[in-house]
Amino acid sequence: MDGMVEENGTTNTTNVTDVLSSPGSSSGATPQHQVVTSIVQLTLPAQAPSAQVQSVIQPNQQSVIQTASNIQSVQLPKGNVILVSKPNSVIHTTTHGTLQTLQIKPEPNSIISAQGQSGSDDSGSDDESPKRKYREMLTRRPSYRKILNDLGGAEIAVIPAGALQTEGGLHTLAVSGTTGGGAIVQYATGQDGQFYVPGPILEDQTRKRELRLMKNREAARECRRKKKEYIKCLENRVAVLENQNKALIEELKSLKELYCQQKTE
DNA sequence: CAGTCCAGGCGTCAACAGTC
DNA sequence: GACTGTTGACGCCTGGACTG
Repeated sequence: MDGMVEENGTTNTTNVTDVLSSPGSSSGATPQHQVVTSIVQLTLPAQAPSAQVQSVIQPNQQSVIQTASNIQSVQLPKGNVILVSKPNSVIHTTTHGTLQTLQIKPEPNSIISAQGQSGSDDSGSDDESPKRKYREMLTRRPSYRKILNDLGGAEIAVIPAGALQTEGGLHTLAVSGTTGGGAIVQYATGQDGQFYVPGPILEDQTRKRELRLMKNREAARECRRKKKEYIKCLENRVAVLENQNKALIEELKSLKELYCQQKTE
């Protein structure tokens, strides 16, 4: 998860709840054809009355996030994440199209839990497609996310000491135990407790994602080209072997005839 | 001619393997 | 353990063939 979060100042004893979206939500869509939405909730830590906010994130598209109490909406750049705002605000984050729910609580022994969430996604029903199920059964072991979903959610991990570091006003939280990958969450807090994601970081993440997509696009093209080449190669080989087989059958046939002929003489 | 079907191609995601 | 490349799977689009 390459998300970012906001928080209002409390640091080292922060609890985070990380909820993942269903995997089907983003699979296979080209940005211009399908909109994938994510819902993110954040409970702010501290004494401040915890506030929850929901936002809708559309990967690869400009997204708008609004606080629960309606007030602000923030335009998000393509690709990543997030948001900010007042005590009643919130957050965001998405990993390559999947969504995350982050929850921060002020208890001492930090706990991160993760669980699947699919209700927010209008394309999530794809997961129920018999075709997809059949294929997964045939060719793939279940993903860790699916396993988590099947278990009803939750994976608990303790944030190790030092996972949250602050430098120059920028907080970096290493979050693990979610999809097997983990994530680095970076955010900053302004005066009056508002959170924000520094522009350069956002730009950097967006740039990295686009670079990765571009490389993968080209890799996919090359992969298909090689696959076609390989298949053509196999087809040629089949043709050659069929000819050889035919020739050998003919040879055998004529030898048999010759043998019978000599035998009768 | 409009509607349907099908094959082929593309972009993306996710899993996995290899490398450093 | 993080990164990167490869590739299976999926959904979508497009163009051509077929049909009523």
